[in-house]
Amino acid sequence: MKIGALAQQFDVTVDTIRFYEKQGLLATAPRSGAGYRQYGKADVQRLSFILRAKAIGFSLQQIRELLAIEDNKSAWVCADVKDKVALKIQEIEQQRAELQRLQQALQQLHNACCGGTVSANACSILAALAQAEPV
Amino acid sequence: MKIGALAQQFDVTVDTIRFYEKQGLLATAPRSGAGYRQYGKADVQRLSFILRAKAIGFSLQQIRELLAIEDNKSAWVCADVKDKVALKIQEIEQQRAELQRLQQALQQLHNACCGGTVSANACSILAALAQAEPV
DNA sequence: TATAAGTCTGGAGTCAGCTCCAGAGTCAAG
DNA sequence: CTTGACTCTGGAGCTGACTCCAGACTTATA
Repeated sequence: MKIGALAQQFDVTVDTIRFYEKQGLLATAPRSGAGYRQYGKADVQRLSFILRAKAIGFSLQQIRELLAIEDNKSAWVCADVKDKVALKIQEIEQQRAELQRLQQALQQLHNACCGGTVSANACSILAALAQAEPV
Repeated sequence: MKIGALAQQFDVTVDTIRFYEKQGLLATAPRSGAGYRQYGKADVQRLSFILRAKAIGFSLQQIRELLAIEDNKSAWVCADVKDKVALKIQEIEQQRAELQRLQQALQQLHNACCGGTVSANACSILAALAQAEPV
């Protein structure tokens, strides 16, 4: 299987695959006589792993760590993996809390504004932003 | 008021202020005899505007647009400003929804994993990630 | 007066995660 | 046999929002 076929199977570009190889996420693929990368079942599975992990929010660095476990499963225990997931959940919870904070602040501004066709000279939103005290 | 004082007042670096000037968010400051930037009340207010907007999630590009309104208020109406805020709220709601999706997926993995001190060989999380079908 | 702290410039570097490029070689279809 | 699609490499470029640098100058402090 050549790089293009693998890319197509997962709907990524060949550049992405080569990039993952450079990053050490995918193994250095063996080459055909002409120097083309050749992929097999294991590579399909590994790319799948990477993309699934990415799809649920893991960064490439975090995926690298998960792969390190995957590559040497017997040296790790379930709790190790579960902890990584828990940590990620925490990370995302924090991001959600931050976004909620932003949204609430925006909603306040939004509620306070008349939103009419009156000149923005007296717009409460602009007034709130222009307060000269440090945030 | 020199750049350092302004920076200190808002707890940003002088580099950030110069960066905002380069980006056209802050006006080109008038210079002292020695070539030092000199800031006044209006600059304090403008930097405040920028940082407040940033603190509630606006990007520099979006802030540029808000400042364009602020700089020519009478050419705009309240609805224009309110719309920009509404759009930003939408944007953030989308991000929140995406994060929720991620968190749910992670939580499922987390719940399914025994989390014990048993070897990761049979870890359900790793198994789920390694499924070889395209995501 | 000497030293430290602040300011100036233009431009390069940082992070993540790709994306694109030229120029050369390889392979499949008609 | 030719055309077009595919692959290779190393390296540059992209986004956003800074951050850092050298080397020169200015100002404040002791």
